Amino acid sequence: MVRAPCCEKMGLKKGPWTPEEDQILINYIQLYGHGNWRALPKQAGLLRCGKSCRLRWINYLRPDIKRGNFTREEEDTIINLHEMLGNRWSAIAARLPGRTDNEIKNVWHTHLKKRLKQKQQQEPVINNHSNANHVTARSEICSGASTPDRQDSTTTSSDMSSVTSSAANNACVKTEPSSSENNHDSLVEIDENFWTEVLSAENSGISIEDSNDRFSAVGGADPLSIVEFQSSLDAFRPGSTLCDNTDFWFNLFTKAGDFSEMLPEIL
DNA sequence: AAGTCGACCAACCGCCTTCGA
DNA sequence: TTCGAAGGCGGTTGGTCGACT
Repeated sequence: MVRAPCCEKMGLKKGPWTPEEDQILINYIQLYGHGNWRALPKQAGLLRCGKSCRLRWINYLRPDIKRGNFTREEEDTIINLHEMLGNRWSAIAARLPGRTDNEIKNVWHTHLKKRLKQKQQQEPVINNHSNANHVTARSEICSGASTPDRQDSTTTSSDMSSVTSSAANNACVKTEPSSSENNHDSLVEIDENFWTEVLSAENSGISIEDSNDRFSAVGGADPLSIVEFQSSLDAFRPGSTLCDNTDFWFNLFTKAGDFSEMLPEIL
């Protein structure tokens, strides 16, 4: 069964938004919110489809949008997160306040991909022995992930959000300030709240289920796929407080079955 | 001055997931 | 359990603008 288009094309406007349309959308959302995007344009008096309104609001009109060029720190963060997450622009955007997935995607394709390529050409030896090694090891460990982009189509954005939210809702992944070009330090470190939460969850009887290859961790949190879970952990270098509680992680991974080989890598 | 090309970015498209009836 | 509606996401397109010839 072929799905109907998101909006009837008849009579609906496409293309760039005018300032008037923007103002109508802003006024409406400020007054009534955006509970139902589909119904919004009709109620607001806009000749646009709901999707278009949503996109315009999310990417341009939202009050907390940060406009302007990306800082070097933001670009480094994107590069690091992209190495970790692949083309999951919304997951990357979630870690860059005020930036949208669309904007990040654009900046990646226009600037960062080029920059990374140049860097790799300039430093092939260094890359082979530092970051590249790390990436390779990570890719090999992610046995289920065959392609760098969209590692598995079954993984959803909610999975990704659970990377940060399941073990600890306030876990904060951040990049260290890059102090050197050989970016040993550009790998992520984690907010210590993350481990505090994880450890307290363990002490209070964390529930780990490996059915369907998913962990259900810390009551009420979204399930987390093994690959995602591994990805999130693998981003954290040895030396963090993770190492203080190896038994917990060992149990977690051995229960899952497939990850014993990566324990030396993580621990 | 006119034409061409590439960079940039806003917006669209189609697919997937989630949710509720 | 099934199905359709809606939301969300990543890939792609197309218009605009500036640099260059």
